[in-house]
Amino acid sequence: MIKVAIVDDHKILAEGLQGLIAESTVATVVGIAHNAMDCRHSIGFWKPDVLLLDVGLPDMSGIDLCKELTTQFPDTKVLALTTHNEYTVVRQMLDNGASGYLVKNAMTEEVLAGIEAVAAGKTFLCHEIDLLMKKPASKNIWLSQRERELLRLICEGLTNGEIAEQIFLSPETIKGYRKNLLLKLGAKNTAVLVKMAFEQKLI
Amino acid sequence: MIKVAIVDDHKILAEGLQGLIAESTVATVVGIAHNAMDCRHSIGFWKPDVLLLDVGLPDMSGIDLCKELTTQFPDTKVLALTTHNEYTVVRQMLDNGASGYLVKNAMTEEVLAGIEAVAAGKTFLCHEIDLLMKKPASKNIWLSQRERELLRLICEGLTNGEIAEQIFLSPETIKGYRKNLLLKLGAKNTAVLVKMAFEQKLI
DNA sequence: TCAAAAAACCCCCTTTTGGGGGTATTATCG
DNA sequence: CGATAATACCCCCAAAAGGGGGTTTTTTGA
Repeated sequence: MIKVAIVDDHKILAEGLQGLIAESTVATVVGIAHNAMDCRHSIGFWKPDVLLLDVGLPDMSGIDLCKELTTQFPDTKVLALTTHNEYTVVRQMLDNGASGYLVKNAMTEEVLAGIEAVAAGKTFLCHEIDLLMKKPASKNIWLSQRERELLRLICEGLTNGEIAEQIFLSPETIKGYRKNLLLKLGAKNTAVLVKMAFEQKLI
Repeated sequence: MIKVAIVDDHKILAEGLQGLIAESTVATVVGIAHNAMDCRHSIGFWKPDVLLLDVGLPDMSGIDLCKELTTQFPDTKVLALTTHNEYTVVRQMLDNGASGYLVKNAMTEEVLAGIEAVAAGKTFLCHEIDLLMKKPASKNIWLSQRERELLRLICEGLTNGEIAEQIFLSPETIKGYRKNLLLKLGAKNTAVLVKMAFEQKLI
């Protein structure tokens, strides 16, 4: 029997999942947490084989929590369960050690299939995400660390001069990054840049 | 027994809700739809007293669907059930005829309380939303139709000149609206304007 | 180990935005 | 009936962004 723990602040969903898994014969729910802190405190007792992890937790980013947990508890496989179907989010979760990725509007069957797959050491992507990750790289935007940082500061409304001051670079350098971001994302101007940052969760 | 229908594309959540309601003695689930079209086709047969309606449907905005349904089926009370806790979304739902509003991370007890309340003709807001709506008006931003339209076009990356062409107004007028939006939202520049539009779901 | 990507820097010039000041007309609501 | 909000319009000038062209060094992956 696969031991599963659930971390999701949507209590109704967590209860629904628990029922779903309890009815199946492949897995059993050993714990539920509604935020990152509770999860951190309890995971040592639960010792789950699979952790169903939401990305949008109230107290911290599921992306960062995933990295922390897969490092500290390498025996627990993380299966992301989120509403986000953006390339950047999926890639960051997988880079941070997640073994699988489910979107919340996936079929209920996919949840159990995912649990079994990651428990067996495989990686599992639900259908929608599988298609997303297979798209030609040209369509899926990936920014470097620095570019992401610049984009974050641009979204905050800082001018080139202000950004330069804050991160100790020349305003000309910032201008260069800005131009490159416009080019890379195919954005016409700052407004579109910010729009894309939000729509594609680039920041 | 209150007849409840559920419209939500998160199938796991819908199943969880169904179980929750079925276990209670106050209500019974008469139908489930995963998108707006299915809901439209079935609601006439279901004739539910209460419709649990998600705002983020795949095929159309729950805000628009709410208006349509409350006009066509005034006997069915709409209880919004969403992840959004933004003033603009809540206000638009209530303006469009919703009788209540629940956020998805609300306690499961609130779901049943909400169903009973709206079925009895009362309005029901979950705790978090109740607090939000009671905040001083100064903190909750509300834009006029025109301002919302302008903001939408600004987010698309159109310049004042382009917007003027598109909606047949003088570029100077557009400039005036833009300045007013910056003032009204307390935004420093276009980047912040776009950020706020997304964060507060103003568009 | 070698090519690519990332990171940092620079100049010129045009377009767009932002900040300041306004005005007038038409709803709409108490 | 009168205040308030929404809509639409105008000028001046400074600041910032955008478009074009570049260079160098370091890091990293195949």
